Amino acid sequence: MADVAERAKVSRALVSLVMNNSPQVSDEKRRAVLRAARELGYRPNLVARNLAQQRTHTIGVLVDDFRNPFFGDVVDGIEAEASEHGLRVLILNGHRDAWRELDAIETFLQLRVEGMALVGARLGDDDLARIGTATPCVIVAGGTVHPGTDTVGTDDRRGAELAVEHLAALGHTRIVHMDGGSNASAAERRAGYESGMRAAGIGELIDVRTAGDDEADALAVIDALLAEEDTPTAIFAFNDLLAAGALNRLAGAGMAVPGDVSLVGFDDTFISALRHLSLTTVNQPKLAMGRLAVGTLLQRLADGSGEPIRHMLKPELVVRGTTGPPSSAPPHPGGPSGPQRT
Amino acid sequence: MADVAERAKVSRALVSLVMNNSPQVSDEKRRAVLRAARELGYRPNLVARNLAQQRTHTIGVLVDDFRNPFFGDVVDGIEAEASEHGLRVLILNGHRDAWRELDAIETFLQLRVEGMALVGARLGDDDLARIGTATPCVIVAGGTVHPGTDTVGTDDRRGAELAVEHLAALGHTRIVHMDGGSNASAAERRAGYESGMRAAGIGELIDVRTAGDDEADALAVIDALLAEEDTPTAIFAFNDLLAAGALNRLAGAGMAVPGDVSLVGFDDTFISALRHLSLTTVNQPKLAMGRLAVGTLLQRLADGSGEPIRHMLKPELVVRGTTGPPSSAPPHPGGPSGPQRT
DNA sequence: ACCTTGAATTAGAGCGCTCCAATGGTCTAT
DNA sequence: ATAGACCATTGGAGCGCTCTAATTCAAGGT
Repeated sequence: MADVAERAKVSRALVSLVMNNSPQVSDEKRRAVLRAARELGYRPNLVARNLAQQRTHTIGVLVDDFRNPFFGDVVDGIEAEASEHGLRVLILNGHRDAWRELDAIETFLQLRVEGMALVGARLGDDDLARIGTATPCVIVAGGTVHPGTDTVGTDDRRGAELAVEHLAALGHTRIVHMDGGSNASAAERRAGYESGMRAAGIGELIDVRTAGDDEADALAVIDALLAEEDTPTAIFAFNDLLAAGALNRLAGAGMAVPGDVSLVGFDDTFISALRHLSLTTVNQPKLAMGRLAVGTLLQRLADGSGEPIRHMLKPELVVRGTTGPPSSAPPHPGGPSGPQRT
Repeated sequence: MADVAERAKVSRALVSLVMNNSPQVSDEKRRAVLRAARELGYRPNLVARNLAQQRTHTIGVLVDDFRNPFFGDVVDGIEAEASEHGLRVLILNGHRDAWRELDAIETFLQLRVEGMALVGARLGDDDLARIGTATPCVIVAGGTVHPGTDTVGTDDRRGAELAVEHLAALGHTRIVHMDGGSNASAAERRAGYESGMRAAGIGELIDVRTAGDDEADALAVIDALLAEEDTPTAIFAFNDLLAAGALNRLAGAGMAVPGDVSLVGFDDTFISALRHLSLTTVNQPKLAMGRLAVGTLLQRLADGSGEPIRHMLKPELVVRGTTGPPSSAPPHPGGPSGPQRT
């Protein structure tokens, strides 16, 4: 920078002004500086600028799992909104592991990001509270509401209820839930499953199996389920990936879907739309969640304190080809016989 | 940091030594410093450290498209290798657009990353050459070999040949290639398709349709193909996503796969393994490519100059359920009649 | 001629850390 | 004792930028 200043015969400060295209600079000097910069191949050092400015214009995004397309969509939304507000986005991978997530967050903090979006993070409330005091922080798709923290999410409980309602309306009663294990949203969706079952008058048939959130997590659960004598007629999986894994295994075992078993996923990732899967699922407004996350961060940055901000978006059932009436009981033409919702 | 030093009754320099856990520090002082740091909630400022050290210990990873699971796997490999070598990984999204990629690279450069891995980047050789002089840079899955630049990739041409050989061996002759458009690997795979066709003695049937690399890109091409009178009996798609899109559309049009049309993808992403897709495809060693990318960067960092490093990995055909003999011509039991390879 | 105003420019003090060279100790060998 | 070696510790310059306050200069007002 000093070199540029010298070559353009101005002060270092003026170079700085030009580089930040301040309106206070005369056209003549501006051109001189820009030319000198070009000739010298000068490129401003963001590290130094960040230090001097005490600002990084950067937000950190912690993604629970790169391989899950759900997160890709959310991140797209985050990036779009962030870039519209002149913020850089730093992405780190949590690898579905609380310990590694904590590590990533520590990195963000040391890097002095101005805010963090934790997408699907699986952290305890105590950790979150501690982090929140250091830097604005929004939990995205984080399941339960965390005390004192801003959150953006889908109404997971309602989403799960939608899934169960749909299955019950088709005439299913023996509906198993493959649950999300340690995933952040697992508890809410499980609760929704349970309340949905009870609302449908089949609360005594509640049956939750611990699975996970990846394709592979489904395999053992399906195997176990098929080995039992009272095989369920419907499965509500924690997410699309898990449902896809279930589909894999069911097909491998010669079970027809939805002929023998109906299957519902969650997230409405592009996977579920592949016609050969054609997975009935519950949509989350992924892009909107991403944008809203940045919006929330911005608001918190501007405001400072104030009540926790909570955005709870509406899930939507997307009926595709993996759900149908159970084989043993033909569909009720006039709709379900029992009560459908609370 | 000054506060910590004061509280621990040592100099700022000593705090620095402790924070970098230098062995030169007595246990007594070390403990004192650590305690003071804890009590004050001190967290080293990486921005300042990076500036002072003139090093960032960071490599930039430019990903062409977050939604394509292929890249997720490569990034996993990069992260694994990088963290083993104490490097931080910064990820930016190219959004399948050369202009945005250039922008991301500029950001990396200003952030003073120590190296860059461009995964699937669609940049011209001139751009690459210019960037390469600024910072070590490796092209991953970048298709053709770029002069003077380190590259890690799969032998795309051979991969495409494998696909064509497989189809030809099944008895197909009317094999269409849905090409990758502006994607970096498109040209090589197209070339492999063409040489494969010629080697199979059906060079005159070469038929390339411009498509792209995303699911949606397949739709129009399939529609056009189905509208023609001489519908192909086999399609070799640029990648799995495209193949999945094609599968969607074919099924929608009532075409059986592989009954009416055989379909081959590329990349062997997890999508292709979903049993309901069960896509025949060409595997790229994605994780290995990621690790090798970092290895290459490290080597370049250590060495400085020297010949361009090129890693060309072997593709592998993965036969699944979307390929079979053409309906019009039963399979040749003894294998293909014509020549199969050069 | 003098003061005011305002715009364009600059000097220089940081930002929070690292690292070199220098300091003061202690320990060993003579 | 004394020099030398060796260790833990420290002062302070410097990393490349920003930003405040100060300075310069020209134009306009009285």
